[in-house]
Amino acid sequence: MFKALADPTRRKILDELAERDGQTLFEICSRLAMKYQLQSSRQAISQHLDTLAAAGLVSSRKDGRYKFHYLDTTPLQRLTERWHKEN
Amino acid sequence: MFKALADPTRRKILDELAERDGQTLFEICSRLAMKYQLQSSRQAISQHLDTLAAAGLVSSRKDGRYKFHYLDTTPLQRLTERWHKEN
DNA sequence: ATGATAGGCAAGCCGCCACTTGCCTATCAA
DNA sequence: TTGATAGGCAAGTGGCGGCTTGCCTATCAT
Repeated sequence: MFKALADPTRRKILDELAERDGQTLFEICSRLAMKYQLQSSRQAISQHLDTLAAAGLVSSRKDGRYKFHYLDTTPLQRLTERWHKEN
Repeated sequence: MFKALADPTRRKILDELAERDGQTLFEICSRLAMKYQLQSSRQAISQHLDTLAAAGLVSSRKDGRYKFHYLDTTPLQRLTERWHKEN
């Protein structure tokens, strides 16, 4: 999961899903292009979504020809607890 | 900072400093070798510490020929707040 | 003074990762 | 049914990151 968070484009995808959950691949692509002027290809974003899904940060639901992506922040909870100082 | 957390060896270094703060480079090397059987060279750990310092996760204090390294978890606080769901 | 200890600097190698490219399948509207 | 839309699969490429290698400086003990 740490490696999933290491890429700035993937973090922007999480930002986008945090702002508006349940977007499709094309929605994410166009909104990233709008906001951040990054012209990442559809395949690039798709692969990023695969990585985020493998990390458990994004889940998806398929409906017809659309596939909606949802943010899941529960893996981030454990992240904070790891290096807490005991003092 | 995310890239600093992406490497498993660097995360083990943070684990080590969380358990015993203020270690020198050689202490970290030997203890990592002990616990995790990873025979990373001194230079490798040194470069990892540089990365962690650049991310603001580790600070250091020099005293004589020793250089002590300290964990700083404050950058991790902001990490959690980023993708909280507002519902 | 000399060796041992603790660490730094810089160049080179290599594998992985992000991205592209090309083509394919599936669903929906006309 | 045909074209457009939404997405998937897989191979190839280039650059960056982790690590090594070699050599150097600084501090301390004897």
